[in-house]
Amino acid sequence: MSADPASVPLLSDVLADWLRAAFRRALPPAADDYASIGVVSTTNPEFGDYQCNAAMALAKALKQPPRQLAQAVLDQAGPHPAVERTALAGPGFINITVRADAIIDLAQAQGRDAALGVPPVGRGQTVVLDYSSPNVAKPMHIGHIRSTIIGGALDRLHRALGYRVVADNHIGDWGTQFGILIRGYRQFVDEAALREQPVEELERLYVKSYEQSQADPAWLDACRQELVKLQSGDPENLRLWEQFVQWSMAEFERVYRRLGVSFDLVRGESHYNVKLPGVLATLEQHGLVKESEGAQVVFLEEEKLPVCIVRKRDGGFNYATTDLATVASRVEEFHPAKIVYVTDERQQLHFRQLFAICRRLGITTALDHVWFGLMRLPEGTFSTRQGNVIRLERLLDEAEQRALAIVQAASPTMDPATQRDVARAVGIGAVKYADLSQNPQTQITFSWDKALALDGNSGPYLQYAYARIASVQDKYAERYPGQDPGAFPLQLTEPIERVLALKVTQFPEAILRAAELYRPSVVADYLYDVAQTYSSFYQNVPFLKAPDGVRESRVRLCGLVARVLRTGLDLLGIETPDRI
RNA sequence: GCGCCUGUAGCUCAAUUGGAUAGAGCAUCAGCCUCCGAAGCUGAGGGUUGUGAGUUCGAUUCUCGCCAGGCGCACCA
Repeated sequence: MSADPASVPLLSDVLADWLRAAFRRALPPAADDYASIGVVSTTNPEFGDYQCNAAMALAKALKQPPRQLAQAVLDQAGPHPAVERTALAGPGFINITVRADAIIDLAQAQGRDAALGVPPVGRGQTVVLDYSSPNVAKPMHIGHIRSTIIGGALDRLHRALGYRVVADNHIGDWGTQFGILIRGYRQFVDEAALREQPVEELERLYVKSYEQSQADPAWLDACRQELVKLQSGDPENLRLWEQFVQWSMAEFERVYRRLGVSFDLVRGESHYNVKLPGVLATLEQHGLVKESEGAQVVFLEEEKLPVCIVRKRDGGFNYATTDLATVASRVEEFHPAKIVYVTDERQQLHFRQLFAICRRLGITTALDHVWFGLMRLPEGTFSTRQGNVIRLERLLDEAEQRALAIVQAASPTMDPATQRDVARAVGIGAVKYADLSQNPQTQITFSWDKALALDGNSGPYLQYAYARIASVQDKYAERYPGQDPGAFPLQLTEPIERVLALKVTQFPEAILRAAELYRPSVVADYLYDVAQTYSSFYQNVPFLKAPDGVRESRVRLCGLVARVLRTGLDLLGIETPDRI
């Protein structure tokens, strides 16, 4: 077993290096040294396996005919051990067909590598990943799932690439809502309901108190009083607050366990309270703070951004200040290469302001905001006050229930405990995949049927493909006891085997690209493509019944596909049971 | 009013960041289980990529205008 993943090169890198060298020989020196020259998979199999489009782009800059330029590059390229043939096509495409034994060598090397060829590009670097971050005293509803699921996937992807990830759940446990909540608690609490479902009761209290505060100025004032008491350390209000946080955390933990998400840190906003005056002082030292309409603000005219309030007129701090304190604290404690926030689209402006201020403070850590579109219902956005929220736990229950019905129908002989276990993995997998398989930056209109899809491009489709392979491997072991297909060479006799093996070797590229773009959907798309190709292979090419040697090669290829599916789905946080 | 985002098959989404004939799933229709798992496979129909211009060898992708929708824009987070 090779322990060094660097021993498995990426085919696209190898080919790009080869052509880049040829470009350098064929063309005058360029400022960027042709660093951007790369190859991509062809759009159509008739063009070969990879294509390079750089000649046409460069032709424009160099004022040469693109075909002539591409030809010059090909003349300079010479033969390459991995390349079967090249072709010049169209206005200047360079098409590359890879040698089958190069694919075989790569796939076999990948199979020997524990990381399946995924390079540890993040080794030695730390990433702080801020995701999920729900608010205390509100049940998690389906609007919260995206940050949690997408963030969780980005977390795993970065770890797979060798980054040290600090997953930080920045709980919303502080702020003006607690005045409203405490006042509501004192007046309206239903102790029985609180014992039964504490978070739902807290939400009810908040909504009721909020409504009253809108109608009744005296009530609003009373809420403010409670907040002031809390912030000044009143023991009774602090005790209540701590209790609210505890109840909420218990509910969050329950959901996280079901979703298979865990954090390295759970630090609420309250954690940074003591640092807020220091943040303001630092801003003042940098001459960034001005007074405006009674508040302390930072003007961001150079960045063409609206003014950012860092201290309210009443002397209280707000979220911008808290987030600044959080950045400073994370930089100091973890020395991260980057800090990444996963939130919904509504916070874009806030983070642009935050990052601008950080830059003015001389913070050089890369700061990225990964935003995703809001989850909506067909009739509009969610609103606690409209009472149209769908609780996350209900979604997960429903998912498992629907999956169970199908498992029971499809596998009646499976024992009930296993059926439930499989239904859990399939149901949760379906929900996660429905979210992860699409570009985060589109808004999702929630529908039960879509979130819980069990066929077509869905989580269960991938799980099914995996389970079929597991079954094939079992059958093989039964019929050929003690024989290891991995000891036989891969051979790519059918065209679809070649396609499948090539796709398998592209697994690392999908992981790299997904992490770089912060888009788990790249992995989902890739895996679906692999599973589709596999299913076609499975249906149309016999393998247990194939001749000696060919059979072993095919079972071995099945094994590689299985590892790609299992590893890839694991990175998306989706389980792969052997039987579904 | 200003800013950010979105508009692709009846529906839900892709399209390797400017590449070749725009691809999948769902739905519809037609086939495939005495054969390795039919949650599957094979095939068919379905498109003026919101719209009008521009940039160039080449535009779903870039620029500008317009139309439609979403979100945000001073003391909530």
